Amino acid sequence: MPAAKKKTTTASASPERRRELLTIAAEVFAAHGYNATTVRRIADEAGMLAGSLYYHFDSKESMLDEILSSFLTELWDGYDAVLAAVLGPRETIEALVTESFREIDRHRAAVAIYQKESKHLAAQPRFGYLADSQQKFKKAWLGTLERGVAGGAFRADLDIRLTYRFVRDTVWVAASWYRPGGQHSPEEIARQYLSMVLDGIAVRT
Amino acid sequence: MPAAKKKTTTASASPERRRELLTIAAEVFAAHGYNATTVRRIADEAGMLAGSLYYHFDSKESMLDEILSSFLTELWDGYDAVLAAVLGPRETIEALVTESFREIDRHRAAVAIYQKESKHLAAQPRFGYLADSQQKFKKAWLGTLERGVAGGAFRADLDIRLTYRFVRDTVWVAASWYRPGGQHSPEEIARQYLSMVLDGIAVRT
Amino acid sequence: MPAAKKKTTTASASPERRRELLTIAAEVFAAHGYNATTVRRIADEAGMLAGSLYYHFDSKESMLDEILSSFLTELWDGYDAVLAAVLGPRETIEALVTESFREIDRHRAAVAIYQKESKHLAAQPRFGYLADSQQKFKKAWLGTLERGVAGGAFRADLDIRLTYRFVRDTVWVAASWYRPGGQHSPEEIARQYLSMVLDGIAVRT
Amino acid sequence: MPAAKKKTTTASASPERRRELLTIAAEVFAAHGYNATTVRRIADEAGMLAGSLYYHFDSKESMLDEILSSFLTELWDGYDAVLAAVLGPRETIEALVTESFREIDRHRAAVAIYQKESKHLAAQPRFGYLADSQQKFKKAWLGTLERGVAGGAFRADLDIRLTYRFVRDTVWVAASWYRPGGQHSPEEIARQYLSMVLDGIAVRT
DNA sequence: CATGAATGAGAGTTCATTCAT
DNA sequence: AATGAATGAACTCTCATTCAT
Repeated sequence: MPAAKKKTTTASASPERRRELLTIAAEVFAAHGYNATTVRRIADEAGMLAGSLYYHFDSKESMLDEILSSFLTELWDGYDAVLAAVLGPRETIEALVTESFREIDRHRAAVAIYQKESKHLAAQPRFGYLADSQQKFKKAWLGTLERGVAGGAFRADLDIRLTYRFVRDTVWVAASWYRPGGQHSPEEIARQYLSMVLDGIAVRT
Repeated sequence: MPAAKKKTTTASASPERRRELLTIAAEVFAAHGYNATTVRRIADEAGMLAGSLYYHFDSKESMLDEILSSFLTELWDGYDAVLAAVLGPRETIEALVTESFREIDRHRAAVAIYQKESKHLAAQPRFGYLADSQQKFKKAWLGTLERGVAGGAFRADLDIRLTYRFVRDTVWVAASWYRPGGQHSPEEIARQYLSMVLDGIAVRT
Repeated sequence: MPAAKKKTTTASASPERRRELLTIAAEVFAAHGYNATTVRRIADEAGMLAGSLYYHFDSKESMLDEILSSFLTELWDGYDAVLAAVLGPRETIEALVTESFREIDRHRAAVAIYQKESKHLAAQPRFGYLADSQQKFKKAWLGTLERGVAGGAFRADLDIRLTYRFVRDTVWVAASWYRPGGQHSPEEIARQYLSMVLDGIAVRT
Repeated sequence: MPAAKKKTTTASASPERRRELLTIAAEVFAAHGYNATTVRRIADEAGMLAGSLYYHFDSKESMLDEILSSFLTELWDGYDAVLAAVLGPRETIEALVTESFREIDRHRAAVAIYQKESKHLAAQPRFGYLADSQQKFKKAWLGTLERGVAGGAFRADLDIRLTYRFVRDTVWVAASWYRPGGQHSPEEIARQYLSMVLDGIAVRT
């Protein structure tokens, strides 16, 4: 008997099928929005009946939960590695942005869902970890930006909170148009994005 | 005059009350998402019963329609004025961005709704004008960026389509956190945003 | 203070306007059915707003009531005159049928409504007079048919109740296709109908 | 076989249950009228909740549709057989009438619904087949009557269109009072009806 | 007399969820 | 593992009716 007191009802069976179903669900959630997605639609896409999903999952919400939490877990694995390396501020930003685009590449659907739904989900206790993550995220970025300003790497005349918001949003919004397997690799997109954010789009005079 | 007057599609009634109700509806749509918003909730917020809304509007969807279309109408009034002035590429970008933040200031809720819902709404015939607008929008921005690159105002080493997407998204995503009456005026936010996008956040070496 | 304890609220004003409105209402009821007819529709047709009808009438139901009861009153004026004349059975049938088609000519809409709705209305206490009328109607017709059979005017080999039903229904169903001012006068239709019912459509051999 | 199977428009499920539910629905529609019948009422009668009906049917309207169309299909099976036999005019009329009463016996509720609702339903595209059927019906009857007049079987002094209407209506109106399992078999009713229509109710002089 | 705005009950419908098989 | 059938709550919308103006 493991430590977790989760219902073992749904925990059974091949984790592979779960993965498949979650991938399908994530895709549909991303395409149509969580609320607008019916459980029937997911089941259709998976070639089963709506009720059958409940053999695998407790509820529609728990699918969403699993999609988002496993995405965030992976994301923070990457971020924590970057932050633990204690690079210079510019290099940290570069590494975080690159990591982010890699994550978008891997979890496009989850990121798109996160983008659209996290705001109102964060209020629910079940999704408290979304707020926690955002907090941690903010701390990491703001800290790095501050270090950069203090060290003379970043401009001091910009409002640091505005800068944070702009940088944060542009990175993640990319999930709404990014298509894996397209022309640009995530690293290439990161490079271009960083070039723009760090050095601007105007020609230097 | 016994001639029958056709239904004006509930367009009658005092336009002031309509405005009030639409403002309330937009706020609720923006806060919770269109789908997750019940007509009852809007009515509650307006101090009336759900059914009473149907004296003023045909449907929940027509409220959304009116919110989005009147926002876009105003937006394009501003944009068209800027584009008609035929400024230099950098000045055009500056004017468009400033205009956009002003619009966010005036129609925060509508912009937030647009941000979240336009993608899947654009598929419906009724909301075809969303796709049209996006098309026009893209043309204006891409054209200006191309002019800027050709004229030496903007860097030629950046992928112009990626640049367009980044610029476009960051501007509008601001609607998700912007609060009118806050510390920064829309013009101030535009200034900072432009400074960042045009000249970068890194200190020039 | 008169004997009736009716609300005098709606009893006011020009009876002519009431007539007009009732004529309109009857037409719409007949065309679309009582249940499917909205009070708004009637008001539209009358060039006023739905609420305004309630100055003239207590309720939608009371319009229906007035339409049906005033039709039945007129109908029985005619029938009672015929029955009081104590004609022979064949002549009585002829007179009743002719009277009926005249009534259809005068009150087409009311008859059509009666045809469609009387069956389930008769169960409601308010419309008890519909059942009463039907009873009286049945008695008059069955009595005449019996007299005719006894006296040798009508065939004895037919089931008298079936005959009654057929005769009754065919007369009134005419209201569903009859258009006043058409090719045939009510008297002409009555003549043809009687010829058919009394003598059959087959050529005598 | 991973190929997606399109919605069969709820046409799945055991056809038996569908039949049962449609029989119940038809009964309630016939008794109270389509509009006045609530989906909840049908569900009650079927011992289930209103929402559960939607597992079997798309909508209230589609129940009506199925009731009427399957009735008409059967009806025309019978009629077409009669017409294909190319009998004499009198015999054709006799066969059509008999067939009609048999159909009333089998589908009393459907016929009653048809009688009450077909007129305004026929205007809707979905129920266009009602108008088609009526057209075919009219052609068959009028043609037979004309043949009969030409061949000397039917009286030439009657207006053939009026005759058609009378005959048509009386047959079908029977559905409003007919109770299966009563004193008279459909064939007996047909016989009496034909005797009346063909030879009249008056004694021959 | 009529309007404009609202009420409130109830309608048809949707959908996450359950559960015996 | 999955199906088929049902539940029950909630939703959007309709409509007869009311009433202050």
